[in-house]
Amino acid sequence: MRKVSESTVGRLSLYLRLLSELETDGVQTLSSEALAQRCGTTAAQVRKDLSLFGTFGKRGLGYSVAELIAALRSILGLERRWRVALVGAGRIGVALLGYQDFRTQGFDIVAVFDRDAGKVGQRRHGVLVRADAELEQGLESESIDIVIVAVPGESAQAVVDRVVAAGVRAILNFAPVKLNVPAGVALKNVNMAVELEALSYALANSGRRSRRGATPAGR
Amino acid sequence: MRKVSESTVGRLSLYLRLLSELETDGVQTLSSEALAQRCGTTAAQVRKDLSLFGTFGKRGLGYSVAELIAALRSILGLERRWRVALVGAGRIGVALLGYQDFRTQGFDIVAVFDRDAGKVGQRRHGVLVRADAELEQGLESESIDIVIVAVPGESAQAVVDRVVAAGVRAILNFAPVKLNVPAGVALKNVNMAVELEALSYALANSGRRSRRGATPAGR
DNA sequence: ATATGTGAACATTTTCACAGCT
DNA sequence: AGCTGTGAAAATGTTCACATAT
Repeated sequence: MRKVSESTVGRLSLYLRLLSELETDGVQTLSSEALAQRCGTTAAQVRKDLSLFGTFGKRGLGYSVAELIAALRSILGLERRWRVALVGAGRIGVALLGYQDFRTQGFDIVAVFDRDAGKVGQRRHGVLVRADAELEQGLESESIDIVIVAVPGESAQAVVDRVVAAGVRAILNFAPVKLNVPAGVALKNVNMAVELEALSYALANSGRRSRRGATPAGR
Repeated sequence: MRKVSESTVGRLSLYLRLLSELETDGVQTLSSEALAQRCGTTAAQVRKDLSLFGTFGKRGLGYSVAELIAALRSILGLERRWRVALVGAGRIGVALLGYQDFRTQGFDIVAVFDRDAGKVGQRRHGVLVRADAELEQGLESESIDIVIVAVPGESAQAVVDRVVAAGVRAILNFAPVKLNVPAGVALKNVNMAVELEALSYALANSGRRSRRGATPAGR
């Protein structure tokens, strides 16, 4: 199993979410075409994406919703739960903490760190805020798999360096800066400013537009 | 000027942010190589991206930081300010409201709408929360350019339909669902669950990995 | 009859490499 | 001498189209 692009992985997430909804609605079976339409892609794309990991459909019939969900969860590593730490208990950080959806998907925020002595020792959405100085020790003792960085841009690289040195291999960054991590560490960025600026670009350049349609339908 | 990919626009945002920092530090001039390194891309990529819009550098010398900033701001449509409305004053919505960074970049959240009667009439970070029923009227009277959707997944498509019908042509979606918009409307998604699942995938599949390095350095 | 899985065609994006300014 | 701007090449990602299975 090689050659899996980031866009494929992103789509798998989308497929999974869709399928979970359909399962709730009692749908049992589904074609690549039906799934594609609901995810804003093409049937061929769906089949290609899935074919990278095995063969999950039945010819002439389509995919079993339940089986495909199981397969996707396995591919995405969602059969286990992941232990997540949040660094930075500011506005965004706390909002994420309260975002119950993460928990539902298998991600438990079990530790929070902040530099502000006024917050340390308090609880946010039930989780104890620990001192920044306890970061390395806490990551270790809580067996953290993934760190969410929600500190101001200036502090982000320093936090990441410490987190990586402590052995964490997956980081989700909300700070609006480019972070450097060594090979072997997975880094994903959520940069709202970039998305807003893409909208600004689209608005400023509407009229004769660039690519095919005019709808950069995003993912 | 044709054929500008989403990834190019994303990188332009990054370049701009970097350049702004450098300008503050007093840097006057810079090569494509230097910019590339700080943005995690290549010099050729930087030059290609910029060349789609004109010629901004001086051969043998590099780019003037100030001039390139001006050019990028113009390209991205950031020479004006944009009027933004937030729909959904829940946790994420309010966190975004408080996120001063948007304002700095030229995006003013000037209206907030929520369905919860308990919130209507109150203020959040100084902005009055309006009733959901006033949505169309408010978008119009406040001359809203961009709408941020921060409502639960179930309500998101309905909100988008109303917003589009009201003439808004740019939407930033935080709800974890796939939204449909007609051609001519720009839609960007911020989906934290997708990013977390990409990390889960990376962790679950470390060892012999797919692509080149192991660092899907994200953007 | 229907819908998958996939090699081959196509399209897009990235990288290379170098001519041409300064 | 140094660094941009850009065609051409390489790599990557998407779509087509069809043989194959139920």
